[in-house]
Amino acid sequence: MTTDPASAVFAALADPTRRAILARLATGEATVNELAEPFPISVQAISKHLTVLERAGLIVRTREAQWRRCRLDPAPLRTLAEWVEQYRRLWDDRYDTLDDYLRDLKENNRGQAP
Amino acid sequence: MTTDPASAVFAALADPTRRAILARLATGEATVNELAEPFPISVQAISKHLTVLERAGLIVRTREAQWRRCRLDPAPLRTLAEWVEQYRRLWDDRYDTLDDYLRDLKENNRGQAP
DNA sequence: TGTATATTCAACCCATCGGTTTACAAACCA
DNA sequence: TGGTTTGTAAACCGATGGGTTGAATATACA
Repeated sequence: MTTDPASAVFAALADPTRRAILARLATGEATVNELAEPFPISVQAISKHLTVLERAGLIVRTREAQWRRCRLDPAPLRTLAEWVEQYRRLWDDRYDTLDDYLRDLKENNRGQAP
Repeated sequence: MTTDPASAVFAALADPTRRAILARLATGEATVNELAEPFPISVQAISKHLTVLERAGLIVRTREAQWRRCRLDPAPLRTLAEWVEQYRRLWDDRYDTLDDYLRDLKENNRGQAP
């Protein structure tokens, strides 16, 4: 249950419904019902998704009368971006020499067959 | 089973063992036993993890005598970085207002399917 | 007061996940 | 040939995940 933060963030993002919720929240805050409206699943299921996102730190829920207003917290996305940056050189500076490039081209057989 | 590519990548990264395997592969290719050595779980479990990574497109396994050599394929990480970039404005200070953000998003037309 | 609205809690169902153990396949080695 | 090494396949198990329905809670409103 005490999963590390990185795993929690990745797991939260591994569901298309939750990613859609985040995309919606990127355009501004919303209540649970507003978030649930476009989806063909129950409001309870959306509420569960929001709990997952909240535990991953990706959203913040604030109480306001009988509504819970949700807003995106981009901090975990920033650290995620930094994590991915670790691997940047593997696709950026991947080819140190022309030989590397040619060898890779040959191995992967990317050239069009004549 | 027919999960979308983004979900497969995020789900693959949601496990610390698999992220450790990727980190190891970032330093160079390795066989299954070499990858399994540091972990306190069975080689079979590692083999399963590799299957998950392979299905997500994060690694490539090539046959070589009785060994399976694994190497990292950074392509999904690049698209993941692009996905995260969508949200950069939310933590960047270069956007003064939400309007700025939305206008930029629209102009660059980065909207990916969730 | 009572009722409608918004949201969560709780119990349940079934599929998937991460791990195990056992068995199997393929390639090398003697 | 037989044995060893390397890796996967298969069957199983307990835990988790995403969904449901039904009940509970909290706030606004008449």
